[in-house]
Amino acid sequence: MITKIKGNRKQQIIDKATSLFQKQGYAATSMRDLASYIGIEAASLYSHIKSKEEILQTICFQMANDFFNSLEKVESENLSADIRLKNAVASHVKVLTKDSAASAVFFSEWRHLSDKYLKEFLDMRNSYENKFIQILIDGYKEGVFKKMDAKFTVLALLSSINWMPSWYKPEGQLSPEEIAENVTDVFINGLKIRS
Amino acid sequence: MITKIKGNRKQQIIDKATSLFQKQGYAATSMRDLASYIGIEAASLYSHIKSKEEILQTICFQMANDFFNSLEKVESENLSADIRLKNAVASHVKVLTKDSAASAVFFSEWRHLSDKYLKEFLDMRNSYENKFIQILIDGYKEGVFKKMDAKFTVLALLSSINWMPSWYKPEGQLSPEEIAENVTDVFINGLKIRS
DNA sequence: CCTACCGATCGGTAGG
DNA sequence: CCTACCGATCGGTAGG
Repeated sequence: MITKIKGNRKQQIIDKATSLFQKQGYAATSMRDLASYIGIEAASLYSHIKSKEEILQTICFQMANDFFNSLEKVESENLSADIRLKNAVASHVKVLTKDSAASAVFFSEWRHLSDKYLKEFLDMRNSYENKFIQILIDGYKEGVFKKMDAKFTVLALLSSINWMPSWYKPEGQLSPEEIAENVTDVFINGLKIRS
Repeated sequence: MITKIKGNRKQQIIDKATSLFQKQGYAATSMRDLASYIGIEAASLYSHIKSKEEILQTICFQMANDFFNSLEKVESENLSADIRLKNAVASHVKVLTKDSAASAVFFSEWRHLSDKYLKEFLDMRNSYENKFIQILIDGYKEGVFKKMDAKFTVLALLSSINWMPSWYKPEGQLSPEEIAENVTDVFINGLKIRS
């Protein structure tokens, strides 16, 4: 039996790079670092990838697409705003926890993308945030959410979730579903006991 | 009149470094970069600082101390938990917005500290988070907050605030006080209309 | 604060 | 996938 190792090498490079970029940051990770972890020479990496930045691009846009697609599915269901917010948070957390190392890189290393990709990336992020903002505005119109600064609230909401990759461990006590539930509960209901 | 430029040079180096570390990251900022922005040669920097890392240490521990002292003042006032939470958030936002570039460096570049300082830094951060956790636990005991995962909630709360330096501009519409009020309101009262 | 310079390391290429 | 190597750049020091 011939094992398909060849096609996996590129993915192996990307996976190891993801882990190193998360731990040390993109700029502080050298191609020699990466190569030695994989067990080949640095020069050999370039048979599989074009450049160091290409690896970062792959990680960032893969994650961006996952987030986007996941959110679009939620939107297509056309439910009431509070349920949609709940589902959107759940979908966000699910994508995030599926590969928390890639998520961490996605959230903190994107600024090392070169101009063209940086612009594309920021456009996608902006558009993603706007979808959340729309849910909050809809909720206000539907009379289920208070009047608020929707953009501010969305940034606070996403930030509180996005920090997770820095402490989330799959073997921890909280499942992705519980995390989503906790976050949604705090943001929708607040901490105060309702009287 | 003789202007005291000599004593200001070190601060000027730290300020410029703060700005560059925020924009490009610590690892991607070279001492030559920094020197040329200041208008001297790279070698001349070392008349004022011992090493590149010393600059990072100065920024990180300066901010850590500011956060710490500010929170201790809030705690010494011995108020009820919900008011203390409100004040703690306000104090945190105030420190954060006073120098948002330094805050951004503090939050995302600390991992480049060498072992000894890294440990010290993480100990301080842990102890800071624990003070917030204690406020939530007190709030539960006092019957003003719901039963919740206090650690999780604090991490979500601090994360949502700490992301701010990436978008906060002093000339923006929201004052530090309004930001603190918005954050506290969401976390304490939630988005849902109380019925 | 500068000139001159150090050894180490960087991302990447040529050619096999 | 390797050897051999490129030019560029890194943090930092010596000596003035």
